[in-house]
Parts: sequence; structure tokens; C-alpha cells
Amino acid sequence: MTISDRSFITAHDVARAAGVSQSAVSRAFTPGASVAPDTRARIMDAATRLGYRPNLLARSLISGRSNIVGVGVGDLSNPFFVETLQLLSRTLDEAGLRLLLFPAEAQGGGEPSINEILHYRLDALVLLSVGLSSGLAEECRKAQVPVVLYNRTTQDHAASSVIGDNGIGARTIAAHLLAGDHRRMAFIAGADGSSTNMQREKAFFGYLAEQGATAPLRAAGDYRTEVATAATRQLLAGQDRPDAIFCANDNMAIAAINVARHEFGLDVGREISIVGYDDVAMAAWPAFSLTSYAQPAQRMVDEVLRLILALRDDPDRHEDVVVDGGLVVRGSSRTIRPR
Amino acid sequence: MTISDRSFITAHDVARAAGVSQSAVSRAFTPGASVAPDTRARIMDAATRLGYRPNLLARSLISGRSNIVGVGVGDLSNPFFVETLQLLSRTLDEAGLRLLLFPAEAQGGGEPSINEILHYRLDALVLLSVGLSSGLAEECRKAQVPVVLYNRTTQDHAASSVIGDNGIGARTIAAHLLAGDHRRMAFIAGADGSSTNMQREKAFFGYLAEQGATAPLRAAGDYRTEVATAATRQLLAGQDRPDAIFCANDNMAIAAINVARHEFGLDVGREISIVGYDDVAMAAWPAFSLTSYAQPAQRMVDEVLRLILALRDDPDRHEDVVVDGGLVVRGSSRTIRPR
DNA sequence: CTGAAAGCGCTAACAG
DNA sequence: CTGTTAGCGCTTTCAG
Repeated sequence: MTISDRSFITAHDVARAAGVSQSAVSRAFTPGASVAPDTRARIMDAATRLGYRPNLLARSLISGRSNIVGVGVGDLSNPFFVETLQLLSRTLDEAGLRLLLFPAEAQGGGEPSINEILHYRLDALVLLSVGLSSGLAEECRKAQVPVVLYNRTTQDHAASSVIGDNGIGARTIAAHLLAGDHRRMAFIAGADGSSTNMQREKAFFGYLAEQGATAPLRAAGDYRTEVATAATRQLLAGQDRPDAIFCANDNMAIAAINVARHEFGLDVGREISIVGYDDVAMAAWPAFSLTSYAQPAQRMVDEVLRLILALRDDPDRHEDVVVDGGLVVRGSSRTIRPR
Repeated sequence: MTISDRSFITAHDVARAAGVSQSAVSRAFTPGASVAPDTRARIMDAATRLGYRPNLLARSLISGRSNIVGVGVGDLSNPFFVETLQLLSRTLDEAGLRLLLFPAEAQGGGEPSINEILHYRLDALVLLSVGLSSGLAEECRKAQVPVVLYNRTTQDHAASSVIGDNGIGARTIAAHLLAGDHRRMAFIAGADGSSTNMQREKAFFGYLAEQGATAPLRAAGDYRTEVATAATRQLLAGQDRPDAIFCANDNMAIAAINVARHEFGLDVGREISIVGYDDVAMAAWPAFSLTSYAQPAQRMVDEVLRLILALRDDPDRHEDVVVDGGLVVRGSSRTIRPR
């Protein structure tokens, strides 16, 4: 005895109620269309009375444009992507675009569900810190859905991207740590395949080498808390304990602070400096007071929107946008030489 | 010179390529339909070759069911909702449902964008910690979109809901604090109109009154960091400083810990006890070690899915689901009387 | 098992 | 300005 029969109110119903043709109703709901003021009024009246609203699925079917943007997120335990997602949802909303969220594995790009997603005529696909496998890129190309990578790039021109200037960021951090007279540095890396990590790592090590500094230790990481926690333990328990750790993102840096302070009893900012990347809101909390290289999420999101709109008109366009940030020095790193 | 002309591959194209009718193609992609094995094979072959995928917008237009669930989120700075959102995205995905995310104001339910959302034939609308105004409820009813409230309820039967047992939770916390021999308690409230806060507050004050304890101080809050920070400052700077603070959620409790420890130099867990609600992942971090009443997000999300599926078949159904949780005692609250 | 034909709800030329 | 007429891409009878 299911009542799954939802009979929606259609433009026809409104037309009948208002004594006009169905296409008149359509026009009344189309911004630029020509309808006599009082006809429109009569239609609108009937419409609100009946609770009518145009079926956007039907509209999309005709226009070939859904006004829906797919957004794939991997790990929401990283606050930077949560902050981005919040900004993105607002920004897309204001632009009249809908956000179809789907879970994507950090590595593969969420192959299974993404294939489902492509069945909707998405205006674009945005991947937040999720890699784009070549197979997936091919699927998107076939489905004619342009892809925008956020905080990542890809070598082949399979997708446009919006990233921060990781080279400048990592070098700035290296210079900051050198200025603080740190002698034994360490780097906790991000996910192995990610362009972002490669860029940050390369610039960090490169700059230190240029300056004739001792090569830093390196610990594998994946941007997430657990691995970073283990990596920090290992670094701090080792023979020559580093006096500075640069973590490839804030999420890991906060984990590192927790370990250094609560497990090793270190005075972070004096006995050891810890620096992150992103400048998430939490970094400013007194509990962490984390020095970090800020990535301007809102500006990056604005660029994403701009790209989406551009790609709607020209799907074959390719653009790699780089947004710059800035170092925010806080208590977790010392600026001057000790003693 | 825009090339906005995305010519998608349709079932017709596949039909021509496979030498069958268009309806045969449709059948080949319909689970229960009757197609000869080799016909289907020929069709599938042509389909993959051409990169065809059924247009779900067209399908939804016919079935009257979009397989899309709208999800409104207010403040993503509250980790509990981030954790929930992550679980929800996975859970819906596995059930073959799409998640249309939209920003909703914590109070009103995001009137403007929600009205846009309703234009898609949503299977359901889930509101994460967002109130449902009566006007909005009416809109949803008219649009025949069933609403599920998460972590909130509403008096009128305008929507179904999934909540934790706030009464038991708050009483358990009160009992815990009494056992720790706290004499001067305080409560930092959640958003004023929210059912969740009312339930927690009422149970907390009620239990203490029953036990003959001194009535706690009360500070206004809104579940978010900023107000909680200010409220804590005021409480701790006051004449008779409380020796225990119960915050209506973890997000505020963590803010309270930050203030107590870093601004007032208090030893949290000895000089003052601070307790939260939700048991978000961060509560377990050594930096906070927050005692909290756990809400089982996954189970709550499972209930949301169950409700959605039930409501698809019977939109008029109404159900208020209550899921129970449990107290997790950590270092931020003392268990035994001091000294 | 398969093709032809009739829509789902809407937009977009066309004539009037 | 307005009604009529074709479809958008797909599912679904209905004959064969």
C-alpha cells in the first residue's frame, strides 16, 4: 500500500488554472522572455497558489546543461578541505550552480562512484586533493565533462588545475627555518604520488642544498594524522633528533606537535620548531600556535569557479592557475637563534 | 568562438552502431529487461566503444525519482557535522543515491538556496543541525520532498528526525560531575532555538536539581567557537569561578579548554573539569583529552538512510528515531574528589 | 525477444 | 505578445 505516486504539479496544471497555454507558463519562468505583465502576473499567481516549480531535470534535458558541478573529496579529516568545501558550496551556490558531492578515494579518484556521477550531465567535475588516474581522465573526456583539480596538478593536459605556489611556499619555509638557526631539519612528506608534495619537497630540499645546509631527514607521510604521528615518533626517538620539522600540511603538523609535546615533553617553539602548510583555522589556536604557509582558500575557490564557467563555454580549454600565499609565523617555530 | 556544443552520445547512436532499435539499447541498460544475450552483448560492445552512458536526467524525468538527496549543512567548523557528512556521503553512495550539498544557515534552513534545490525532484532532504522553519516545511510539503532532520527535532510533525538521546546523555554527564565532587558547575548552551540544546539543558539542570545540587551558572552559546570562547572568559573571570563546565557540544568544549588553559593558566582536569558532547575525533587528542558523551554518527547516518528509503515509498510517514550513546571519560574531567 | 510509438516536463523556434 | 508544434534522451506499453 505504498503511495510512491508523487504527482507533481506541472506547467500544464498552471496553464489550465491561469487560462493560458503551457508555453506561456514556460515563458513566465524564463528571465528574458516576452510576456505581457498581467499575463505573467496571472500565471505567477496560479503558480504560487498551486505550489508549482519548474522541473529542472526537464529543463536540463533540453539545455544539455545541468548546472550541477560534481565535487569529489577524499579525506575530510583534513581541515583544509573542509574549509574549502564550505567556501566552495557557498560560492557555487551564489553562482547558481549545484554541488553534487561524492566520496573519492585519495588515490584513484573514486573510480566506482565517479562513473555513476558522470551519468548526470555535469557542467564540471572538481577534485579536491584527489588524483586523476589516466583511465578516469579518459572517461571524463568521453563524457565531455571538464575536470578541475584543486590543490593538485597533473602532468598530461587531462585537466585544468588551481594550486598554490608550492615552490615559493616551501622555499620561504626553508629560509625561515634557516634564519632560526636550525641545524638538523626533517621533512614529513605528503602522499607519494601527489604533485603538491613533490613540488614542496623538491623546493624545500633544493633551497637548503643551495644554501649549503645539511640535507634534512625525510619521513614518509600521506597528509593524514595517523602516519604523521608515527613518523614524528620515529624522528624524535632517533639518534640525532631534528630541531625543526616541516610537515607537508597543517594536519600533519598538528599531529607532530601533539607527539612532540605530549609524548616527548618537548617545548615546541623552543626545543623544536614545527611548521605546517595551509594555515587552517586551527593553526591559530593557542593550543598549537602553528607557523604555517597560508593558502588562500577563498581565492583558490574563486579561481575554480572562474574555470568552471570558462570550461562550460569551451570544454577544451586548459588552464593551470597558481595562487600565491604567505608565511604566517607563530609560536611553534623560533625566529632567532637560541640561547 | 565558443564550442559550447557538447554533442553527447545517445541511445540512438548506439542503436545505429549495433544495428538495433533505440528501445533495445534502453533494455540492455535496464536490469530486469528481456534482451537476447547476444543482442545485449552487441549493444554493450557498441556502447563502450562509443563511450555511451544513459542520461540519468532523462531517466529521472520519466521515473519521477531523481535518486538525489539534498543535504543542507550549516556550520562545517563543527567537526561532528564534518564526520557525519563524510559518513553520509559514503553511505548514500553505497545505496546508489547522490548527495546534493547546499549551504544552509544554522537558523532558517537556508531559505534562498533551498528553494532552488527543491526544483530538482529530490528523493529527500536531509538537514544537518539546521532548523526547519514552518515556511520551509510547507514548501517541502508542497514540493513533495520528505525532510529528515539530523541531530534536531521539530515539535510539529513536519519532518522526521534522527537524534541522540540527549536526556540520558546530559543526565549522565551531570552524574559524572557530581561524582567528581564539583560544587560550582556551569553550562555553556547551544543555539537558542535548537531542540537539542533544550533537551540537554533541561536534563542537565533537572538532574542536578533532583540531586539537590546548587543550580549551575548558564552562559549563552551557539555551538560555535567564537561565542564559546567569550563565554568561557566571562565565566572564568567571574566572582565565583565554576569548577566544572559542561558545554553543549565538543566544539565549544575545545574552545573552553583553550581559554582555561592558555588564558587562565588552569590545569584542566584538576583545577577545572570541562566536558563536551559528541565525542568527535579531536576529543581524543592528547592536547584536549576531552571527556565527552559520544553520539554514534555512523548509526545515526544508517538510520537516516533507512528513513530516506522508507520515505520514498511513503512520503507521509513520520518517524522520530532516537539513538543512544555513551560517556567517554578522559583527562579533562576529574572522577574523584580532589586532594 | 524486438521495433514502433507514445509520452515524462520543459524549451524553442514558428506562425499568427 | 501568444498558441502551436517539435523535440531533449529515455522508458514503457503494445503489437508483432
